Amino acid sequence: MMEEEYQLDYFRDHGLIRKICTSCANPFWTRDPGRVVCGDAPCESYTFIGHPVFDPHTVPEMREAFLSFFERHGHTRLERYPVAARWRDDIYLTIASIADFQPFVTSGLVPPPANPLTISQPCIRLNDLDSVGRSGRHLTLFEMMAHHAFNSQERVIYWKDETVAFCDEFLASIGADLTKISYKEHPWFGGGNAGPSLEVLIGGLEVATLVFMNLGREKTTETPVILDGDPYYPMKTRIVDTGYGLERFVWASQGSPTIYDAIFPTLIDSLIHEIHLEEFLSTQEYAHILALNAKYSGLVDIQGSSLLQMRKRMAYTIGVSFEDLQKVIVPFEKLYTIADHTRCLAYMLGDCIVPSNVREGYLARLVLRRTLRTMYELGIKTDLADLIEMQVKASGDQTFEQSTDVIREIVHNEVDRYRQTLQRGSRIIQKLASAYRKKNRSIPVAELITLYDSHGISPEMVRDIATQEGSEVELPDNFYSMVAGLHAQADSEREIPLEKYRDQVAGLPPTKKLYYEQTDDIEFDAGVIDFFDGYVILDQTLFYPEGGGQPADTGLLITTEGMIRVENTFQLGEVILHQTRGSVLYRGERVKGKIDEERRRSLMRHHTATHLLLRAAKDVLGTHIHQAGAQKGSESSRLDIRHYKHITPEEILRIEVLANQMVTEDSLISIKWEERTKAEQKYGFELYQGGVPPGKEIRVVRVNRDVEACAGTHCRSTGEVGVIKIIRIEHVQDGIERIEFAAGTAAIYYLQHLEGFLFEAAKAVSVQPENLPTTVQRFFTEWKEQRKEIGRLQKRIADLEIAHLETGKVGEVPVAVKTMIGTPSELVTIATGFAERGGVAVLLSGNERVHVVVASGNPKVHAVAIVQRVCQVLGGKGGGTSVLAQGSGSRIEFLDKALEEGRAAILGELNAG
RNA sequence: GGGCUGGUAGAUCAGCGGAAGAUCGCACCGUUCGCAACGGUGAGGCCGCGGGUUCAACCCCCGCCCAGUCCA
Repeated sequence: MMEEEYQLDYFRDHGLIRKICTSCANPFWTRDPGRVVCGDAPCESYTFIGHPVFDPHTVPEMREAFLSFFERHGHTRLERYPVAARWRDDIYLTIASIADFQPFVTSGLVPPPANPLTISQPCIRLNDLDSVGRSGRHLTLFEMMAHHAFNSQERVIYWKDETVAFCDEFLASIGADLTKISYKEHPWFGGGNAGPSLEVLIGGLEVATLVFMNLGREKTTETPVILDGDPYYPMKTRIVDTGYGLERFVWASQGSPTIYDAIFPTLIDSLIHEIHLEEFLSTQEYAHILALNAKYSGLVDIQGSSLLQMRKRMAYTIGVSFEDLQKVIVPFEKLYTIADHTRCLAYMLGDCIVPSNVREGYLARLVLRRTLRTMYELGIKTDLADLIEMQVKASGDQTFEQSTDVIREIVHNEVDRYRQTLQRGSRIIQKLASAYRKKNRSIPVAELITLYDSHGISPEMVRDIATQEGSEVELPDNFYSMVAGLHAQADSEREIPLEKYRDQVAGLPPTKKLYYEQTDDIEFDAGVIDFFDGYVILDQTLFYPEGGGQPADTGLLITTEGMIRVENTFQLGEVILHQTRGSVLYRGERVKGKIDEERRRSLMRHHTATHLLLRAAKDVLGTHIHQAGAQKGSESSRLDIRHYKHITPEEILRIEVLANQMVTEDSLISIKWEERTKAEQKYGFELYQGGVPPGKEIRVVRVNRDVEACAGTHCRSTGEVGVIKIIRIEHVQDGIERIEFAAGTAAIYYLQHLEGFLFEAAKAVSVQPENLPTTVQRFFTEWKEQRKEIGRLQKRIADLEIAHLETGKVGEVPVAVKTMIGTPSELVTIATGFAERGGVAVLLSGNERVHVVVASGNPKVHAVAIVQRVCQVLGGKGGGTSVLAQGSGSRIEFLDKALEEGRAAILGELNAG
C-alpha cells in the first residue's frame, strides 16, 4: 500500500506527524513529538490499567455516547442486525458491522439502508476461543460500534479526512487526551476487499480501526494493486468501514485489570463469591500479581501450544514463581471465560439459534459445552440457564426475539444432554480401560480417535478416567490433526449438468417469465429463440423452472406439425430452457405452450401450504422456527424446520388446525417486488427462509401473516389451497424436524389411502375400525401369552417323550435313534433332555426336508461328527457343538438309511474310545 | 452436507454363525420385633424393522428406522 494514501490534510492541519516505530518499524501518526513507539502490542504494554484514558462509562453509556455522537453528525442510527447472519449464505455468524451490508450493498448493487449510517453491531468470532479469558482482552462476542459511508461515483459522502476528524472528535468527547492517540498505518485486506487502514491506539490498546475500502478482487479496466501476491482493482464504491470496539472503550474508560472486569462486574462478583475467590483479591500479594499480569498480558500472543512457555515468561517478567502465578490466574481465567461465554450464548440463543450438530447450531453447542466444562472445573453449581438469563437481562431483553422461557428450556435440554453424553462416555472408558488392563496393554491411539469422533469423548477425559482405573493411555501431541486427517477426504465436486450451455445462452435475450404475471393461465403463445440438444428456448414462457424447492413444470409445445412433450424446465442465467425429446424446432417458429394444469395447480397449493405451515409452526413452537429446507411435490411436500426438541403429537395437531384455519380465512396472497434493503427493514430477516435470493429487488410473497422472499408460484388466495394434512413428522437430524404434508386434492387422496389401510386391517380381524386399537392390543398380548404357553407345553411334551425315547443301549449308554413328529426346536428340547441324562439321541423329523438333531450326553460321542454323517446320507449339511448339533437334508427316501447311519455312527464313536 | 459408533430383559451391558446371558432393579420365600444386608426361588426378551445369504442368523450382507457423536 502506498505511503501517499496516509498523507491526509487533516493530519497536516492538526499537527500530527508521521513517525516510524522504533520497535516494530511500522509508520504511525501522533501529536506527541516525544513518542517513539506505535503504541500497539507488543511494542507497548497497557498503560491505561489503573489509569483510565476516557471518562468512566458503562457499556450502555458508551454505546449511547457513540451512536448519539454520530447521529449529531449527520448519521442515521440503525438497529443492530442479528448475530446469526441469516441474510448471507457464506457465513453463519455476523463477524463485523460491515457484514450487515455484504454482499449487495458493498458491491453497489443495492443502496444502503441509510447513508451515512451508524450502528453498534454485536459480532461473534470463535477463532480465538483459546485466548478468551486468558488474554484479558479476547471476547467471543463483542460489539463493533461503527459508522459507515458508501461513496459511489455519483455521490460522495466523505472519505479519509472526515473519518479521522470524527474519530478525534469522538474520542475527545468522551474525555481522551488527543496527544496520547496514535494512528498506525495498517494496510488491510480480507474477504475479497482491501484498502488503506488506520489503527487507533491509546494507552497501549487498539480501540478502533478505520478502514478505507477501495480495492476489490473483481477485475476492472484499471491498473491493479498487488497485495500478498493477488491483484486488487479499484472499486466503484469506496466504503468507509470503521470498527470501534465497544467493550475496549468501556475497559479503557475504567482502567480495570481485564476487559471482563469492566463489562461483567455483577456476574463476576457473584461468581467470585460462589467459589470463594475473595481471598485472592483481599491478599495484597495476589492482588499485585493479578494487576501485573493484566498489564503485561497485552504483550503476549496466546497460542494454545505455547501457553505454558508464555506463562513462564510472564511469571519471570512480573517476578513471581510460575506455580504462584498459575494458582492465582487460572481460576480467574475460567471465571472470565464463563462470563464471556454466557453473554455469547445469550445473544446466540436470544437471536434464535437452535443448538444442534450442524451449522451455527453446532457453534452454539460448542460454546455451551465449553462453558459447562469450565463451570464443572471451577465447581460452580449455579444453573447455567440462570447465568445466561442474567446476561440476557443485562443486555436488555428487548433486544432479543426469543423468549427467556424458551432460552431456559433450550439450555436445560442441552445441559441434560451433555450430562448424559458424559455419563455414557465414562462407562465406555471404564469398560475399555479394564479390557486393555486385562490384556496388559495401554489404550491405543486408534481407540482414542474412535472415542472422540464417535462419542464426543475428549482424550484428556479418557486419560483421567483410565488412570483412575489403573490403565495407561498413549496420547500423541498431534492427536487433533490425526482426527482431522480422518475427515480430510475431499468431497467430490458436483457437476452442474447445464453448465456447458452457459456460454451458449449468454448472448440470448432474457426469457420473459409469464408465470409471474399470469399466475392463473396455463396456455401461451411464444416464438422459438433457439433450439439445441433437445432444449427449446422461447421468447416468453409459462413453464416454471426448477427452483426454490418447487419442481419444474411439464407440459406440451404445440406446433403446426404436432405436439412436443416438455419433460423438464431449467433456468440458466436469464434464459429458461425447456427440455424436450424426439423432435426438432426451428428458430423463428411460432409455438403454443400448454403446461400440465393439474400438476401445476397442485404444486401451487403445496407451495402456498408450505408458507402457511411455517407460520403455524412458528405460532405453536416459537419465534426461533426457521425453514431449514423444503421440497414441494404434487402429491406431498416436505418442510424442514429448526427446532430444539421433537415435535409432540399434540403440537402437530395444533399446527395442522392453525394452518387450516388460515386456509378458511381465504385471505388474498400478495406478491410484489421490493427493494432488498427496504424489505429487510420492513419485514426483518425472517424474509429469508428458503435461502437468500440474489439481486437488487426481491420478490416478497405475503401469505396470511407469513412474509417471505420467494420465487415460486402461488395460489391467489389461501382458500385455494384446500385442506392441509400433515402426513408425518420426521427427525431428519439433530435440531431439524421434517413436516411432510399434502394439500388440496392430494390431501384427500392421502386420507382415502389411509382409510383404506384402516378398513383392510379392521376386516382382517373382523372388527369395526373404531375397535381396531383395542383388538390389536388384545391380539398382541394374547400372542405373547400363547407363545409362552407353547414353550411350557413343549417342555412337558419333551419330559413325556424322554421317558420312553430310548431305542437301545450301547454298553451302559442309553441311545435313541428314531423319527418323530415335531419342529426342529421341539426336537432340540427333547434330544437335549435325553442327553442330560447321559444318553445320545439322534432324532429326525420332517416332510419335505428332513431335520436332524443330535444331542450327546457322553463325552466320547461328538454330536457334530454324527450329524454330518447322517446329513450326508440325506444329501444335506449340518453342524453344531460337541453336545448339540443340527442339520437337514432333502432326500426323504433315504430316511431309513439315515437312521441306520446314525446308529452305526454312535456305535463307532462309543467303541472307538 | 460428509463421516463414524451404537440399538439384546425395567436399567446398564456381555455374547457375535450352532438350544437367548450377566449385574442391578422387581416379586415371592427364608433369616429379623422390624429394616438394611444376606441366602434361595421366580417373573420379565418380535436380540430396532424389512429383505438376502446359510442346513442353521442376535451374529454375515443390503435397505430402512431410531439414538449418539465428529468435521465443514
